[in-house]
Amino acid sequence: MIIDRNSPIPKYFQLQTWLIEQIEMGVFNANDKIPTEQEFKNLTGLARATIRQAIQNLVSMGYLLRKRRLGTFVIDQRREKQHQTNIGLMIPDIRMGNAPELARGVEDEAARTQHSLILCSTDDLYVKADFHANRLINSSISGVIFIPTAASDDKNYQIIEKFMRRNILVVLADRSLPQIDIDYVTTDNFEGAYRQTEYLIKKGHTRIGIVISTTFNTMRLRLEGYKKALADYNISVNASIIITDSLPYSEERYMHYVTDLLKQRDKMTAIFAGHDRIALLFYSAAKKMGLSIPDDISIVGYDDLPLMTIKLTTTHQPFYEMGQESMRLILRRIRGESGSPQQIVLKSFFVERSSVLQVGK
Amino acid sequence: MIIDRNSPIPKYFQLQTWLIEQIEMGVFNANDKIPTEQEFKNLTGLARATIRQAIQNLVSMGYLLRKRRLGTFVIDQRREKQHQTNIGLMIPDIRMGNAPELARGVEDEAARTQHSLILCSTDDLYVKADFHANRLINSSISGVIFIPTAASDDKNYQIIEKFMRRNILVVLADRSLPQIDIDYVTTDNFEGAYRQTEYLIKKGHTRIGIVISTTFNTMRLRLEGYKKALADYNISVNASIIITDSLPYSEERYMHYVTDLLKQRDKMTAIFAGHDRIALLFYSAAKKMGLSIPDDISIVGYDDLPLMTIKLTTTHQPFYEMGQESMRLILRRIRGESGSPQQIVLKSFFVERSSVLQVGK
DNA sequence: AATTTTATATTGTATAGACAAATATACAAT
DNA sequence: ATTGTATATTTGTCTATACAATATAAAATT
Repeated sequence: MIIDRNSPIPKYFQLQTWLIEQIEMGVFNANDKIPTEQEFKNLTGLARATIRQAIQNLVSMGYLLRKRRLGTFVIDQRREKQHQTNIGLMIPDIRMGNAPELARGVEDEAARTQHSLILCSTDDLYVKADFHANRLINSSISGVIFIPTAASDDKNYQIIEKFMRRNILVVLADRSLPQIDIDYVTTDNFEGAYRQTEYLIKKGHTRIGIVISTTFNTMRLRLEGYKKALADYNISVNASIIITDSLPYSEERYMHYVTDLLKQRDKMTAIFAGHDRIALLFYSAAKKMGLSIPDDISIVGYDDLPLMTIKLTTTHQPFYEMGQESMRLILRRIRGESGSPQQIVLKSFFVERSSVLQVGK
Repeated sequence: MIIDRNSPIPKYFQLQTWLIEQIEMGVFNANDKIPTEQEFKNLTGLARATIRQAIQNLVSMGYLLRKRRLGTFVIDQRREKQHQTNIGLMIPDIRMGNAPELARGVEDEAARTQHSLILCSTDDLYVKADFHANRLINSSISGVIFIPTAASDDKNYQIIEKFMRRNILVVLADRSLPQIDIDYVTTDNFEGAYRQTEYLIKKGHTRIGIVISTTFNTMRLRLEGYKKALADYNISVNASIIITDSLPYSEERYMHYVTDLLKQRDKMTAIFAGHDRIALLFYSAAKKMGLSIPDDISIVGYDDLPLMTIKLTTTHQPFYEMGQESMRLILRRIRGESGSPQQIVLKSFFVERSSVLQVGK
């Protein structure tokens, strides 16, 4: 029985709740015709006005659509969801590195499909990410592109779950997380680093230092690529010229590493800088120490920041495309494409400029 | 009489329309109590259920609030608007120059007050700005921070009017427009350029070239500042070393200007580059021509892009603060602060590095 | 002075019934 | 083949009535 006549809960409300349940449980599906008022009258014994009250409420709540003479129909909620046109982008800092490239990729792809991009900078902090997540949830977004913060994996999972519990689609960009099966888009950091190290080896370098952070798996993969290339060419790894750091990047700290490494430059002929900003520190430090790049030491970077005046050999990561692909992935999910989580790995490409010297031969 | 009993328009609908009119005309103001159902019954002669139907509709439309025993009240629409928490930012390109700084300033200020920032890149084109404007209007924003495009003033007015017609607040940032009295935030481009030119003069330079675009009034003001400084120090202006261009910036075209000017370097000892990107072109071109900065020629830029390795003397514009101030201005307007349009001019500051040589003496 | 009760105004819930409007369908007329 | 007409069905509009729930204010009680 639908209606409990002894309950203190209003009858129209009982009927209304029952109807929502049926719709959400899929008993009444999208576009199904629900019983007519007369049928409900026979079914529940309520007055027609009471039944109308319940149905009217659901109409103004967006569950139902009434058509004269034809009946009352369930509205396709999924289709309605498509009309939510906001997408969140949670990025460490829009001012940092290639963040603007990525944001623009997302934005262009979003605009093409009439979606708006809400920008949130997390500063790589869990608290800020959580704060923004709550705000985004309130402004009813249909999906979010999330670049995990520098906080623990657990904290990042918490953020992701918060969205998922509310049926907000999540795509990770750039950085992925272990032990979570979710859509993500990244670049081939391992391959890129391998290719770049191989290039140094082919240029005659065998003693190659590296300075890299291990905060994110993207960075760890670069380190792995570097090690694998050395191993494949039977070059033994010298732990004293591998400098890693698990803390978030800071210019001062890395300036120390860079200077230290340059002081031991008899140990090596080339250096793999974990990213272009570290490479730039090498340029600054080298200048101070009266060294020339590439004559005294060869440097490669990673990221391909737009540096204009410095001819740094590096690997270009397609951040604009990463933004595009992330957005496209979300759009496919919004359109209802199901299937197991997708991992999209974009090709980066090596950019040879003039920061590496041919040695030997 | 409120209700026309002979009209084919439903009576509940007549009452409903009448009520909306009264509210919008201010007969019933925010928080006013409207007549009770009983009073309406006496007033209109309709059945209570009919009156209820009209009122109920207005409740679900967000006009009215009912309180048991107390009556029915008009909802404060302005207050409701405050709960619209989206702000648009229409910027030429998030990847360009200091756009990320500005965006972050807006974002931080927005987040503090629980507002979300919707990012729109216009590429300085009217069509894209119009496209985004339409989208923003649909996603019901309460305000927009607009950086006028490179299109004609008229076209920019059209965009602004589109927002204003819909009671969406508009604040211009960085660039202002002539003949329109509207809130805007900018920096002291005239003063900044004057200060910088004065610095060159005090360093002993009298023959000072300039390469600058005249697309935006910010740039024109810099040109004015430069001219005023020369005039104040009784230095006659040499038109052949003033290169202006009214088209949007393009690297190739400006590379030509830069190279041309360097070829005539016997005519001058210093150059004012309209912005840092132009200054960088001077570095590139000088390198190619075997010239050294500042030994062969002194350069000053404008903007203070984060260049890391190049020690360019320039003027720093507080873009982050510009974003903050723009957002604060919108917030004050949202909160209902009226009064004539405000023009906020932020102080920029001169940054002396080492791209200028002392000459003479 | 503080607390409890009571009265009362107002919206909330519910029923019963009547007629109107719209529209899909079938059928008839042209 | 098109147009018009009738019919049944379903939602839409409207009236009349009754009692419930609730919050305020006034009154009564402690």
